[in-house]
Parts: sequence; structure tokens; C-alpha cells
Amino acid sequence: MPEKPSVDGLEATWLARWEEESTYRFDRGATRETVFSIDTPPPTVSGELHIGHVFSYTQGDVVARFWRMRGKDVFYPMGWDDNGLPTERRVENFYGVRCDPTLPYDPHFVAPEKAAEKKISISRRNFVELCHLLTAVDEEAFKRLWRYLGISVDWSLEYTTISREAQAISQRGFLEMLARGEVYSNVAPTLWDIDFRTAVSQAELEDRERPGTYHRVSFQRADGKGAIDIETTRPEMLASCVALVAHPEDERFKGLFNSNVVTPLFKVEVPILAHELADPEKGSGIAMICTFGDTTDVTWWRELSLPTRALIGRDGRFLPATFGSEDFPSLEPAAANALYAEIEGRTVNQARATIVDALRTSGDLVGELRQITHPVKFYERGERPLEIVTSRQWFVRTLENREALLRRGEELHWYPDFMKHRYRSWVEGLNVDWNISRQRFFGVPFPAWYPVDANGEIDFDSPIVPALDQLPLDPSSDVPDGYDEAQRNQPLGFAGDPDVMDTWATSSLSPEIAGHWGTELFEHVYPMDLRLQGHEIIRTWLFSTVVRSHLQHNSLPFTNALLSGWVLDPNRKKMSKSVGNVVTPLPLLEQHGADALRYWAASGRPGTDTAVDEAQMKIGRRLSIKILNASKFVLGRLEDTTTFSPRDVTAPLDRDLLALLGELIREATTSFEHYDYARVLERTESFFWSFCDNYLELVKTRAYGEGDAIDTTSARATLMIALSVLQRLFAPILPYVTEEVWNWWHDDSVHLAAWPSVEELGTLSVDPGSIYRPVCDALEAIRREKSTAKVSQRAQVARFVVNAPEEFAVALRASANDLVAAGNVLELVVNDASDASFEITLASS
RNA sequence: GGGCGCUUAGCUCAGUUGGUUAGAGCGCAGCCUUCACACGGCUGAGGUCGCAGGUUCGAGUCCUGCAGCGCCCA
Repeated sequence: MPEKPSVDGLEATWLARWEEESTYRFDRGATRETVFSIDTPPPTVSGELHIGHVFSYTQGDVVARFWRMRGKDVFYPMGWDDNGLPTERRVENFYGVRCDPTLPYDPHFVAPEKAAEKKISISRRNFVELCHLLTAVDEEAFKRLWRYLGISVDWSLEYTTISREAQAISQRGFLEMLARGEVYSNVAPTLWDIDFRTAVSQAELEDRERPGTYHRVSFQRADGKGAIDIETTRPEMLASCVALVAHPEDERFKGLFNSNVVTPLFKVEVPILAHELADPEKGSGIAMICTFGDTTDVTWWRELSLPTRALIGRDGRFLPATFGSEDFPSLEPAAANALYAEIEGRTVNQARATIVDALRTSGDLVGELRQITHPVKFYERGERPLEIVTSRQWFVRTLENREALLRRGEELHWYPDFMKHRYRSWVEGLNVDWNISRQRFFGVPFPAWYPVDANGEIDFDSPIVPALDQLPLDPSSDVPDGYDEAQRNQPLGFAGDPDVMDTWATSSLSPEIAGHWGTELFEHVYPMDLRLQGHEIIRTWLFSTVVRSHLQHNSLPFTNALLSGWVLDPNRKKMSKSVGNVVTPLPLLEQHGADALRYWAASGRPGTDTAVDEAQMKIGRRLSIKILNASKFVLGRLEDTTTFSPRDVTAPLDRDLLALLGELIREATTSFEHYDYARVLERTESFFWSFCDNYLELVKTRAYGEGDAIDTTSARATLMIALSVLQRLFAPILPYVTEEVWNWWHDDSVHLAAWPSVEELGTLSVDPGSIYRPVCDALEAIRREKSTAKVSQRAQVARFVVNAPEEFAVALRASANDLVAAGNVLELVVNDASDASFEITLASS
């Protein structure tokens, strides 16, 4: 035990020890009954360490540590989500490169130290190599942070989502879904980011308020009986207009349904149709349907069985089209083609200017333009509005499983419970199947090839798939059975699937990847006991994991979901890179210590957003120091700490302290079982301060001074027992300081010690608090008197008269010696009275 | 537009099934250099529990409506 204990430097000491002794190693021989398995988010290793990580992972670690002390074999792995677009983005910016899949591999390529102004184009393989290189570096940085924080994962269970095993598992999952018909490929309207040149899923959408302009455009009725005005923010889509639509109950348009109008400029005859999604309040109450201006267009197109006249290409520019053809009818093809020639190959904005000019010239633009603000759909990582592009994609059937997925949501235990609404409203709002293919590079390839017919056409409807034992594979370099490499992309040969899986398609298998699906281990850890994650990824990670487990195993992937809140900046504002208020954890860790940051994180209740609060960290640090000092005081003068038992606790005050401690244990245990770690901290902390301020003060003379041997033993035994319990109650939250003080009197780790139980306190037969509380009240009265008189707390009290009701009086008489010693009281008089009152006479100094 | 959460002391938050004078920490003020702890201790001041109704012997807690803030979904 150090002369002057300090919380500084505990991390280095104990990290090394835990590593050396494999304190947190999972017992692979454990059975399902004794295992507590945790599915923790594989963080995106973007190189940016975030205080939000500290917050959320600490909350999970606290829970893991509790279950470990409860005697569970805790399966607590850690993974890194290194595949996918965020990594590609980081590699592009970090090295100043861009992937060009048409380039050949350069085995001698060395990435520049610093990104140049102009991006270098490199081959797909070179690009993927850089992704591996950089994520390995980033993962080390994350790992250091995790370890410093004291996260008790078993690092031998570390995984990455781009590893060969993760790829094999992802590909197996895909092939089994394909075999069961749960995944299909289709050419369909797809949400498309024109900058990233990839499809994105509904889960990756976000609405952003953007200014827009309503253009009122006039459509002539085909029967020549006048015109219909529509309002649109996307006049450039006019060439792909396939219908007008109004609400079925809208009296203004009821008589016009199923009659035709002619589009201005392109002169295409289109019907007026009815659909509930048409909003009578919006614009002129009647809208044009184009293929495809937004997701509502897709719904209308599908539900009203409209033709496809898609014109936006993968680069966001207008595709070639010939009016007067079967697909693009027109009453005046020559004029339509002449105008279309001006927008073909142009961007959306350029085309808009052209079309608006033409409408103005033709007189079909009615009235003034009207500025509005409206929600526009963006890819969450994107900078320009999404377009809807028709392309071939793989989809997982989520829509037809909607009801079953809703039931899974009900089956899951949510902490906090109200978070289930997030899941439910998301599932209820699904309107397209889950698109899992991405036209990108650093991801898990689809394990499929397609036959190429004699004309060189690819037959996407008959994929050639490998056997499971051939996984993982890459169809762009591996060859299907029965073919050879020379037949790649040749007539009567084969073509590999060019896409990679969405990153959620991989991380949705985190239980399978972490638990090594296909081995016996998986049977011992799946379904996981606990999923831990932030609430912002309910619709992505949680939802997709539930989908995959439901389809693959007909089960929930985990029994309980613990949702952590957001971390807000010190001013309670959302942190974002663009605002520049993102807090990095390392300086805070170094300044306040890991236990202090954990204290702050554990104060945030499940699901509750919490601001970065250095004051709170300082309180955590102060608590840690107090634990050091109190432990030192209790243990410091005893040579033997092993001989005390609850049977030695005989004094009424001591028995009552243990009774109160028993209540604390009961509450802490129940709270932890319901993942309410914040309450455990609050109650334990409060008990501990009272223990230090009151109990220690009351018994220090009896325990360590001259006195009656039996009473001394009773006090010492109580101190030992209480200290042991308190150190263990704090251990999940403050692992460093508790390990330090535990080590002063134990050989084993506190983190492997048994969670405190009421049984270890023995039989007490005391009404909890019936003695301790009145005695504390009396002690506080003495302190108040001395404080008011502005004298030292050590000042002598000549006479202390307590007028007390019977029970109060009994309590005081039972611990009169302690009270007299702690208050430095010369004469204590306890009188029976109906109401409690104190008379304190200080000794003259 | 539908839904969820929050609103309690200057600040951050507890308040479990309705039950005495509503709690904690920080901050503030005063005091104590005390033999575990000055990276400390003791004591104190400070609240018409967002607003308006209702149920009840009794409401911070239950019900209805409203307002503000935040979020989810469309």
C-alpha cells in the first residue's frame, strides 16, 4: 500500500497485469447456460476517435463486467467495420488516390506520404491494398483507446468485417438466402448517389430541407377543352413524364380521371390518374409523375403500372432518347428530339435552365416562379440530392416479411423500452426491399457469375454459384467450375458479378462473424444475450441484424438491446465535423483518467443524450481518490485482514450498517439486471459518501483506538465487510481504482471476484437504518452547532442533551460511545420525549 | 402529418407501484489547515416540480388539453 496513493498511472499498471493474466479471457469450453454473450458494434474505423465511442462502449463494458462478476462466462469480442464506403473515402483523401477499375494492377505502386492536390488514379487491387493498409493503422489507434478506457473485451476474439472469414460468412449468408429465394436481383428504379456512383438503401437516406422553386406548367387537354396547370420543382424531368395524378376525392379533378393531356414541349399524351398519395394541398393539387423524380414517383409508377421513360444516367446526366419511338411516343417527334438534343448529356441543373427557357418561350410556364423550402432526399454521406436511376441490384425481401419483423421487434427486450417505437415506425415505413449491392470496390464481392450467351448478352437470371467450401471468393478473379479464365466476358463464357455488398449486409452478420458461425462456438454464444448500440443505428444495424437472423435462423439475433444516447457538445448541441465542435477523447482521458471518463459515461442513463461534462469527470476523479484514501484508512492499520466474518459483527450500529449495505446490494443487483448501471452508480456512490463521512467517523476510535476488544472486533469486521462490498460494487464502473485497492488485500482480481450478495452479510435481524440514521442525525446536529459557532469540528462538546422518542433514544443509547467519541462529547444525556430535539453546549475554549 | 422523449434549485440530473416538511452533485456563501483524504472536510442558503383543467382524502407522480425543446418516421 503506497504512502500517498494516487489515481495517476493506474491504467498502465493494471492494463499490463490484466493482459499478462488474461483476466478477461472467454472460456471457450463454457456452455450456453453459463455464457453471457455481447454483440457490440464493430466501429467504422475512419481514423476519427470520437467521445461518443467512449460513452457508448463504456456503458456496455460496465454491464459486461457486472455479468462477469455474477459468474457468467462473458463472451465479449470486438470487431472493426473496415469494409465499405467510409474506408474508401478515407483512403481517397488520406493518400490522394481514386480507384479506376479499368487500370491494371501495379505491383510496384507505393502510396504517396501526403495526398497531392490532384488525385492519382490506381487499379482496384492497388486501391484495396491501400484500404487494408490504412485500416490496420486505424484499428491500432482504436484498440489503444479501448484498452486505455479499460474495456474488458477478450482481444483474442477480435474480428474485422473485411477478413477472409467475415467474407466467407457474408457470402455463405448470401448464398443461403439465394437458395431460399429471400434475395433476388432485379433491374429497378434505385436510389442513386451520382457522386459516389453507387446505389444506396432506404436506410441510408436522409431528408434535408432545401430551397426549391415551384414552376407552374400548363398541360393542354387532349380533347382540346382547356388546360391543366401542375406545379413542379423539377421541370427538367418533363421529358420523362408519364402521367398526371390527383387525389381520388379531389372534386377539382374527379371528372378528369382517365382522360388524357399532352405534355408541353415534348407533346406526349399522358393520362390523368387518381392516387391517395397525391396531396391536394401541395402545389396546384395535381402533380406530374416522371420516371423518376422522387420516391413517390416510384410508388405511383409501380402501383399505377405506368411505363418507364427513365432518362437520368449513373453520372446524373441525361441519357440518349429518341422521341417518336415505341418507348418515347410523341405527337411532334421532330420538335421533341430537337429540344431533347439540347439536354442530352447535360446535368440536371443545366437541363433545368434549358427546359424552363423553352417553357417560357412556348408560353407553357404560367405565372411567377414560387420559392419554397422542401425536404429533399440525400444519401446520408452525400452532397447532392439523390437521383433515381434504373439499374440491376440485389435485394433482400423485407417487405413481404414486414409482419414477422414487427413481431420480432415486440419479442426483443428494449432498454429503454420506448426505443422499440423507433424500430416499429421504421419497419412500418419500409417501401422498398433492402438493396444490398453497391457499385464500389472495398467490400465483400457477391459470390456469383452469370452465363454469357452466344450474342454476348449476360443472363442475369441464371446465376452460377460456388459451393460453400469455395468461399471466400472474388468472381472478378476466381473462375466458376466448368469454365476457364479465357472465357471471362466472352460469348458462351461467363461474367463475374461486378458489385460488392453493402456494409450493413456484412455487419448485419456480426453475431455470426464474432461467434464463428459454422463452428461449435456459435452454438454456445448465439443468440447473443445483449446487443449494445447507439439509437441512431436502429434502422440500419439493429434492423438489418434482425432481418438476417430471422431469415437465417428463425430467431432474434439477441435477447436484449441496450441503446445508448448521443453525446452532445458541452453546450448541449449536436456534434458535427462541419460545426467543428467534435470532442476527441484522448486529451480528456489523459487529463482526468480512465475511471473519471467512465464515471461520466456511466452517469448517462440508457438511451439518454448526455453532454460532454468535464465537471462530471472531475467528480469521478474525486470519487476515485476517495476510494483510495478510505481503503487506505480502513486497511492501513490492520496486519491481518482475513480473519473477520459476519459473526464478529455484534454492535448494534455495525449490524445496522450491514443491513443497509444489504439493501444497497439488493438494489444494485436488480438495477444491473435491468441494465440500469446509472442507478447502481448513484446509489453506491451515495452510500459510500455516507459511509466515509458518518460511519468511519463514528467508529474510527472504537476500531483503531484503545477500547473494548469485542466492540473493536465488531467495528473492524464491519469495516472489512463494507469495504469489500463497496469495492466490488464500484468495480464494473471504476475498474482501475477498485483493482488497485482490492489488490492491497487480495491476490486475485476484483474483476473476477464474486458480485456481492446479501447472504455474505450473515443474519442481521435489524430494521435497516433504525440505528444508523438517528445516530447520523445526532452527529450532524453536533457538526451544525460547531459550524454555526465557527469552531473546529474537533472542538469539545461539554454537554449534549438529546430529547428523543423511544426508538430514537434506544438507537442513541446503543451507540452512545461512538457518538461521544466522534463528536468529542464530554457528557451525553438522552431523555425520552415525544418529539426529537437537541441541546448542545460547547465547551468554552 | 403520425409517433416518441424531455420540461423538477443558477447548472446537470434522481425522484420505483400516488402518501408526511420535494432529493443529489456541481456552482455559490460561511467555516475548519482534523492524526485516510486540501485533488480535502463540515455547515448553509436556494424550488408555486412548463401552463391550464380533471380524478382523488391526498398529485412532481394518474387522466385530458396546450406550449416549448429534442428526436424518429412519412
